[in-house]
This record gives sequence, structure tokens and C-alpha cells, in this order.
Amino acid sequence: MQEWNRHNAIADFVRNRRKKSDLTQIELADVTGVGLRFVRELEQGKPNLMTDKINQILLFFGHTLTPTPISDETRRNMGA
Amino acid sequence: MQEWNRHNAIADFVRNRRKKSDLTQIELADVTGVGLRFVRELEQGKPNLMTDKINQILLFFGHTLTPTPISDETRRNMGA
DNA sequence: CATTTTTATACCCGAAAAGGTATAAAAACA
DNA sequence: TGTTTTTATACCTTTTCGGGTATAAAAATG
Repeated sequence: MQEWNRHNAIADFVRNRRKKSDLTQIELADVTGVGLRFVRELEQGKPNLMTDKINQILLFFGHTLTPTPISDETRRNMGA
Repeated sequence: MQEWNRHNAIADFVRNRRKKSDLTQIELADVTGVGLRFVRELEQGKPNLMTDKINQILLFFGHTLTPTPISDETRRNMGA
């Protein structure tokens, strides 16, 4: 199995935005409609996730999964 | 089941880049190491896909999946 | 036109994700 | 310190993705 990387673009984004919004994992799961376990595995950096579940969460923060150049990976979404 | 949307950011990106590279779906599957069926389902806009499989393909084009703000372009393809 | 190449749809199966929940660990707080 | 809140880990079940392959449709090529 691939190793979990807690610090990847998606996990970091969700964790940071969630905390900025003063939400617990439970609240985020509740408001986005995904399972609590999914929120946790996502933030822990589980490598294999379903795109539509991720988008369910990202949509709450006004974002979505898109292909981006690798060089821009870190820079692109640090705003907001 | 969710409807397939052939024209989403990921599907369009892969289809366009593949054609620019003059590759068939078979060749892209072969060179990226993912199954042929996956390439087809991705380009057809299957909503539920595994992130690491997508990234296997995007990596070949120097890209990766990241959360990006919902722009007019992405919102245009969200239906309704 | 016919023929070849490429893409799309359908089927079965194994593997793994996602959900729910219980419990343990950690963090926040008084 | 002790208490409460939040987060992390573990187990089990159901669901479904992804691979492989066969076939059909569509597109390209002569």
C-alpha cells in the first residue's frame, strides 16, 4: 500500500480551510454530506480517494479538483 | 447514479493533451500504467474516480490534481 | 464505398474505498 | 492537575471501482 502523506495539497487545503472556518471534522462531514471517516482519512493523507467525495468537500470552500502544472502546485491555492 | 459529464476539467484536459501528443487511448494507458478501461471512463466523464489513478495520468503531462477556486470556466461545466 | 483503426459499451471478478461505530490518543480548557 | 472536546486508530460490512476482455459503434484511411 502506498504511504499516507499528511502534507499533500488536498489534505492541507481542507485542514486549513476547515480550521479557518472554525469547524470540527464532524461538523464538516455533516455540512458537506460525506462520512466522518472520509474527512479524517482525507486530512490524514490517504492516497486513494474518490474524486466526487473530495469535490463534495471542496465545493463547500468554493473550490474543485482540477489538473494544475506541477510547478504551480504549492503556489496556486495558498490564497484565500 | 450521478450522470456522466464528458466535458469536465479533468476529462477535457486528458483528452486534449492525449490528442496533442498523438497517442491513442491504448498507448496512453500503456505508457501511464493504468488500465485501458480507466482511460476511457475518465475521458467519458465518469464522476467517481480514484485520485491516484488520475494522477498517474496527469503526471505524464506534468500536472497533478489540486484544489482550485471555482472559476467561470469550471462553473460553466457544472451543469445548470 | 470497403477496410482498418480507434473509441465506446457490456460483462464478470477481485480488491479496495466509504460508511458506521467503538475506543484510544491528543489537544484544549478551566 | 483533571475534565471536556477534538482527533486518530481499529473492526466490520456494503458498495463499487478498476482490470481484463469481448463486442459494437464510430472514425479514419485507402
